[in-house]
Amino acid sequence: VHPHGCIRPIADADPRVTSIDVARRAGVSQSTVSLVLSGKGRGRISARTEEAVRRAAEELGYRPNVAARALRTGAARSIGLVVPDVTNPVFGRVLRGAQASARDAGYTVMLVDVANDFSWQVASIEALRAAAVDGFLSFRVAAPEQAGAPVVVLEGAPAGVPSVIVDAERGTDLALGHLRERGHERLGHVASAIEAPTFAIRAERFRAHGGDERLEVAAAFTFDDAARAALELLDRPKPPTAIFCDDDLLAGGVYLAARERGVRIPEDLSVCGFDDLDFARVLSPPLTTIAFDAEALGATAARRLLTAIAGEPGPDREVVPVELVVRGSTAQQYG
Amino acid sequence: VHPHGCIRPIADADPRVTSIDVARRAGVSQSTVSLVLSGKGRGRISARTEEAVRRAAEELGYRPNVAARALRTGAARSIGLVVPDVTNPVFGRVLRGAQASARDAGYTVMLVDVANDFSWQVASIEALRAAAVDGFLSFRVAAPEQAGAPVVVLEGAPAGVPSVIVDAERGTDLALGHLRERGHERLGHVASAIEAPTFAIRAERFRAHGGDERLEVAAAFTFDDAARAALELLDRPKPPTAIFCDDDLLAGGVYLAARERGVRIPEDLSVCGFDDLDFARVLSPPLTTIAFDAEALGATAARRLLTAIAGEPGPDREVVPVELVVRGSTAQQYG
DNA sequence: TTGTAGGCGTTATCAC
DNA sequence: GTGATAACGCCTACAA
Repeated sequence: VHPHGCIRPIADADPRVTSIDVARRAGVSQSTVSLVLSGKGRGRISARTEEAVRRAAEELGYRPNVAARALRTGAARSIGLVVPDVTNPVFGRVLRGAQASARDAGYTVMLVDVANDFSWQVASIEALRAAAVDGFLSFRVAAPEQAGAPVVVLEGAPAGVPSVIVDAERGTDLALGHLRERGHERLGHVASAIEAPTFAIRAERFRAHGGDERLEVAAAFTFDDAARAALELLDRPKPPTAIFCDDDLLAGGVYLAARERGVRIPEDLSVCGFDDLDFARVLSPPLTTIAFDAEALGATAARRLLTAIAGEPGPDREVVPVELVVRGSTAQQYG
Repeated sequence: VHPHGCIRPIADADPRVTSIDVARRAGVSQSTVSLVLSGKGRGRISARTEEAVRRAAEELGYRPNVAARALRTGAARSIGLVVPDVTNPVFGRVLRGAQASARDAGYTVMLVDVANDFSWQVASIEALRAAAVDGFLSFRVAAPEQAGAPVVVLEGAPAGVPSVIVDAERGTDLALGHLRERGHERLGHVASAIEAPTFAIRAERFRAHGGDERLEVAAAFTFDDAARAALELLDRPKPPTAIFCDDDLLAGGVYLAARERGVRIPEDLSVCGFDDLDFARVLSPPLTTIAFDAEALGATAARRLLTAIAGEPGPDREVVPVELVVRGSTAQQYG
């Protein structure tokens, strides 16, 4: 840090100072520089030499060349993250968490967005593989054999691959329990059209709570498609009095549909979402939803991946807890 | 592509096939392999040899080692993108656009999220520099000298650095013109607390349209802080009849504040946002806002950066057009 | 038309 | 304690 408090500018540093330059300046050999800076000289290098090397490196603004290091060590110190949709704030938070874990360990994150087109997913992993990442964080799909590198799967739990999931089972139970407590018996479900274990669990729990399969509709992760699906539900001869949605985005679609049909939330229809996206609080009425710590999901997964890259053992499966956040979109149902 | 239509699995490919392996199998020298696969053998390599090399590479599942290539060529074929906040859908879209451009050119994108803490920005660029990216896409701040690599600035226009901006001037003019047309004279402005050229322009236009400086308040990019700022405005002795917000997120805060004070939108207060985030349509009433193509912003910037990396000339400054989207949050003001 | 050789900047194994 | 030296895998003169 610069005396003035800002990051020390290294503008004057030659863009390509090598360890040889440092060695020359410190009056030692290049291998000594490597030894000192990698910390592997502990106890073998004299304090005076070490000091000289460090100062020379500092003065020259030396930065090790990652390509050379990667070539030599076979590790790029970067991990790949494949997200279904960067546009969804949840994944932004996941990325942020993963990034924090990775940075702490000196790793960088390469992000690939699949734009909800899962046929790209395998190709994307290929792209990252080509970029020589040391491991992958991947949503739902494992594609592990072809990765040829450690993988941690998020929101899915294929056998033999470590995974981190949010507790969708408990989340769904909380949501539906809440709805039933408030007297709702005709439950609807706007489900994700994307097939994934986490959504399968929600559908399963929905039925376990007495949800009628005929009141389940699937929608893509857009407001418009969710609205279309919700309209189907609202236009039934006996529409549901409460709707559980696999995501707040889908719940937003239900709001759109309700507005279109003049159905009042929560007086005529209760709505419960999942994920607690920021905008849920701004909806009118504010959306009741299931919250979890998306950054923790990313951070946990990244940490797990780093242990796998290090060849250390770790848990097969970690679970991020959920919480019910009751807001204004769920009301008591009478009669 | 596999006969069955899916991506050909390369599971059985040895994770580290080198060009030497390919050469051995094809019965040629390693340099011939390099020549063929880089396409620089055009016309110099016989068709038979070329065919043999390509088949051998295919059969072995050969993938060039990027670290070695980067070391040799001095270019990593990757660009760095520093975004203020991955959690904001706008930046997700920008990233998506940038990614698409980069991928088309065979580049990968390294993303760093600064979590709206701009003191990190320089450090982040450092991190990317360490990761040996060939160039940077950076929001607002240039930090160009220390980059030591080409930079394209988004949403800012420092001298001497190519930049891509959205047409904030026209956007603000459209928004305020619309408000004035509807009879509003007491205009409020919930401005971004983050200092940036794009926001300076909006403030300048606000005043040019007769906006009163005393009806300007600044807020961080969160619903809560925007709500706090909006309350300040609503609690004035003579509150504004219409509020222009530097972002839809801030507009969301105005909705919260209005709800808290029992102020009806648009009857008592008109609100206009900026950015056309997805959730703007779901608000009640749907938010009038300024829209632009965020993916185009990212794609344009990435393309410009790639030309800069290639050492080719390009425009100093490109502008992404904006559009007014009138929805239900702005109404006629009588009297 | 193809092969040989040198080196990109590191790390790591040895000698000294 | 420190310094030669040999890879890592690829690209590219230049030689054949």
